[in-house]
Amino acid sequence: MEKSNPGKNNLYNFENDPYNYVINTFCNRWKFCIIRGIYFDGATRFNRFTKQLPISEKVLTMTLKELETDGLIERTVYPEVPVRVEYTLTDAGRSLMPLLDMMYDWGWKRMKELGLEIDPLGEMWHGYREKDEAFMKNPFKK
Amino acid sequence: MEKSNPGKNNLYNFENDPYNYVINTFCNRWKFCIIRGIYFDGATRFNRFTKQLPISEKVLTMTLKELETDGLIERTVYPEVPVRVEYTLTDAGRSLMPLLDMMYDWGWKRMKELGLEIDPLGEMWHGYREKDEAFMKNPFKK
DNA sequence: CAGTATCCTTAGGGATACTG
DNA sequence: CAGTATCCCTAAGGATACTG
Repeated sequence: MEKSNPGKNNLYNFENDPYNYVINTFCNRWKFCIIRGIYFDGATRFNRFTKQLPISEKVLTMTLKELETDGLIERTVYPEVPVRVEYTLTDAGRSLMPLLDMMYDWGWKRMKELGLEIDPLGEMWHGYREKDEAFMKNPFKK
Repeated sequence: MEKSNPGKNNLYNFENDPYNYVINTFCNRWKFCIIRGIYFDGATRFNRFTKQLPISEKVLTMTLKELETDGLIERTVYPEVPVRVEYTLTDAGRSLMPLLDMMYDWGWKRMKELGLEIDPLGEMWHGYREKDEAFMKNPFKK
């Protein structure tokens, strides 16, 4: 999404509105899922994201960097061979979870109202379906 | 934001995830502010949006149409001269307010932590600052 | 007043090949 | 494994002029 570039043409200044901050730092195609994924894993590695989400490596790299810059996740390098890199949530990142859960709930109920199909893995994560631990630990094919 | 076009390359299907639904229908540069605006006004007219927000007429029209299509707002035409058109929230639209408030709160606290300047009108709307009704009714110059 | 119509820019995202 | 590098496309958003 384009960064805000509002002219200051009125008394209300959109650029300093928390809604604008939330949208810029947090509302994007992948961040919700990335943060939820780390939350449920505890720590997540690069390749797990690429398998879990239909996201390209370039976009994943960019998104993780943005989340790190904004202080929502932390990147830790373990100098093993081959190298291991883990992403974890910061306190600020964890503080998003109630909000994320509420968003999920709103979306879930709205999709139900509209008769839309809902993915079962998300339902397990959010308590709308009985958990299948094995499936949740490896929710992808390759 | 681009609509989702994920390949179904794993067991988790991003397209059917409520997060994806929420992002597609709701997370965009203007929708938060538009919905909040209508909520606090009760009913809002086209020109009030254009004065309140640094949004172009084209984008406003598009955004309002999307919100209407997704069942979050309602458009009512009063055949006066000149014509009056009012936008109000549907029940589904109103059901977003707790979520919006929570987003605002998260953003507000985070901006405070980071020492960022916060717009006072939003603070009045969300109870972080004493309300100035006159200002809230006409929060723009022209 | 409440929009259309036109033209334009740019950021977000994607595919794929390659690398320390 | 965990990314870079390169090239590409689209859609979101913007500016401005015009209209029933």
